[in-house]
Amino acid sequence: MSDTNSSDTTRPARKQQQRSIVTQQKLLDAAIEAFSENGFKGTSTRDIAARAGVHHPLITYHFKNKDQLWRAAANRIFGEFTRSLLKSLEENENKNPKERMSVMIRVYIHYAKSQPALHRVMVQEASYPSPRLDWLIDTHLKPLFEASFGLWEELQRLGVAPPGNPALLFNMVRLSTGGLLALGNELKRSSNIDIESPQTLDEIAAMIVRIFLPGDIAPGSG
Amino acid sequence: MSDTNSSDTTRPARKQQQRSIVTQQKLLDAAIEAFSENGFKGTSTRDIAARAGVHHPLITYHFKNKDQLWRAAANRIFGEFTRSLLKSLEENENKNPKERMSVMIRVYIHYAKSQPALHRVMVQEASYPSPRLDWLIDTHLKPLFEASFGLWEELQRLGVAPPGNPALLFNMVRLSTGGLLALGNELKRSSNIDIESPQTLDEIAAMIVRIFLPGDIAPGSG
DNA sequence: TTAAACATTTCCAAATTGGACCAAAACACG
DNA sequence: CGTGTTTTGGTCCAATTTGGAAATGTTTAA
Repeated sequence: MSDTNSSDTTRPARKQQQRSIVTQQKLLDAAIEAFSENGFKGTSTRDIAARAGVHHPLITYHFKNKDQLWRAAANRIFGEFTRSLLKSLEENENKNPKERMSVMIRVYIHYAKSQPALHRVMVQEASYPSPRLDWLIDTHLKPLFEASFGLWEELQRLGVAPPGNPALLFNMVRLSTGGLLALGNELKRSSNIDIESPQTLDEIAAMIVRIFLPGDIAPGSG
Repeated sequence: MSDTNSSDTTRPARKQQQRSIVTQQKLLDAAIEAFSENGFKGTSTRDIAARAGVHHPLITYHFKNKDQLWRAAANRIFGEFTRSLLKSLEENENKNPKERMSVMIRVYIHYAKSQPALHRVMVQEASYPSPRLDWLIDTHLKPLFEASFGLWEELQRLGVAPPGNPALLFNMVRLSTGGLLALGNELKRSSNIDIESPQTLDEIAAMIVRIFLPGDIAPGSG
């Protein structure tokens, strides 16, 4: 399902109206928020509609049902996320591997800050097997991960990243970063960490790089 | 609220029956599972009773209401967790700081493996402010965290742990470890990581230590 | 203008919610 | 043993929530 809900075989006689796009965006934003807070089962379509400030039958109209709405919402956050990562990779093709990964880490931190639902939804969905989890892994996670493993392996070969299973390494980075930004409410009170402050974000980025990419790169290896 | 539901001012005339204890344990186990999967709002007491194989009015009888049941369940997982950490600290008083922390990390991994709900519930509850989150932080998290910060600071002074905000450091370890073991369902399919295998757990422990405690300790510093 | 796209309103039947109630059963304790 | 308390089983309830259908308006593209 794409954002436009054009699942029919026949193309529409008229193009989609602007207000319809706005409604769908509002519903998607609300769905992301609600699903990340209460999980799939714990979220009602009426709650989503209320958060979006929209009448609940519009969900049926635009997304057919709760499951399709969930997928559209997942497409939105993971699509944006993947796009911003790929863009950062393109823009730094010429840099050396350590710099490329450092930029990716910074991009990840900023995306996770603006969209902590990314991490929350993963933890939610991974807590028990479901067709949604399988779909999420196949559609969004695997492609993204397989693109990253290579860079981590290269960084290990260069002695920049610590040795060990690169998949574990990658997931540790992913989980500590995503976790820090998903647990903002807790960290402020439990550890006096304020993820709202830009300095904190910089500090997190610097520490992740220092810890997970401790080695220096030989000149001319880019 | 303790497990025994003895919240009255007068002590009970008779001791609690064995079957009652069993029922409470079954309900607590089921509650932990259900709450960690679907969150507080997304879980019904009937679902918990069904998972426990128990008639749902027994929840009212033993725990008064859903909120008290949640707290009793949280007390159970966090109590066990804290006890196992403190025990490991006691048993290694004589060892040097790096070894003490390494043992704690291993204990954490094994607890998180046996009780992944610990991490899931935190992510769940931290997704929006609630009296439960405040209670959880004050009752269980803060004491535990404050006990750990000191050791991390010492490890940084000794040059064993990387520099930077020790609270951030500590939380990164906590989140990457807890996250890996809470996302078992996902990691198997997305990254070919099998957290069921004991070797994987050993590998995780070794990597966490290598990454977060890269320095060596001077002889005689214990 | 007019038909399609979109939104509002109302309605429904079914299921689920947390919890009250009381009689029966199991048990601790004298 | 018997006895009174604890625990459980079974039933009931009133309120709310659920996803969705249907009919009626309103806006907009062409």
